[in-house]
Amino acid sequence: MLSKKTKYGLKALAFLASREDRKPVQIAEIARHENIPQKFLESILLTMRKGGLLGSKKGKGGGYYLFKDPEEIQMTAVMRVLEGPIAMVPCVSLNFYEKCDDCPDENRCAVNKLMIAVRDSALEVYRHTTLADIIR
Amino acid sequence: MLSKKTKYGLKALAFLASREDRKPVQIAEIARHENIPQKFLESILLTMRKGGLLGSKKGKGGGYYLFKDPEEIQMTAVMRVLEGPIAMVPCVSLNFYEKCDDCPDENRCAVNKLMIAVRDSALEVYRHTTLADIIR
DNA sequence: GTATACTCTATTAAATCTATAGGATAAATA
DNA sequence: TATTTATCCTATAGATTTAATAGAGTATAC
Repeated sequence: MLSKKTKYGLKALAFLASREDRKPVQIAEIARHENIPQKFLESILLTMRKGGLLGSKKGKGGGYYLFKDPEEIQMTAVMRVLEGPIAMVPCVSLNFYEKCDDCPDENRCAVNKLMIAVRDSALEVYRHTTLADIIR
Repeated sequence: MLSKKTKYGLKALAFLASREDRKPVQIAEIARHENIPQKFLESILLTMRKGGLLGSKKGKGGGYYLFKDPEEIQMTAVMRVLEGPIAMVPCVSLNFYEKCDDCPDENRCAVNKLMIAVRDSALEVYRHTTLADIIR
């Protein structure tokens, strides 16, 4: 299940991308427009900034803005920053690999086999979808 | 993230499928062989039986057995029984549809668009993968 | 009729997710 | 330089979900 964090984060990105200019937008405005609890959104935007998806500016006239053009923001990056690993089990994760402690041999593991296929199909979608694609 | 319930359930199915005959196998044997807490596995097997994936037999010589041949058991069915909806958000679920309360218009929702694509790619994998495919 | 093995309900412990509070910091500007 | 504005950061509370266990009930084989 997609977390609310990711859902809200995607909506915030889409909102920023849909705006004409790239001037900073305040948290309050995004929250209001997208029906997101402001304080929660605050922490989400922060992780996206730290994850390299957004830039920010403090003080009057400040806010958050897209670092790159929507066409250049892949869903792979967005999902990794917001939701974490794309793989459904750590033992098939490309960026967050971890061995299962209950499984003696990955190569003979049925779960492993299936989850590699699922991971690859999800990656295929995320890699070919940019922020620009989902706002139209 | 894949729940342990689903992971254990898949392993149990794979174990049953890998056996020569289709005689009932006891919970204790599956639990031992696959490193699964027995009581937990008990409840998982029960839901799989209720979900039409397994048959069971009580009393001496009893246990669980596959209802159909591994080639005929689609991952779509398995995942729905164990993990629930394949969609990551209820508003794009085929079998468990629910409207989002924070979203005024699905057709213009960026999350909706992306998650439909992800759902379809996962379905593509699950539909073309059977229990027989993942045990080899 | 007794041992066997699944069935069912209830409960607990741990982990994760969602949300909020409040003060710290940086920038603009008057 | 004082004030206002808006992000930054840490901590924490509450709710929900997941993982696991306990124990009594029920059907079957022999």
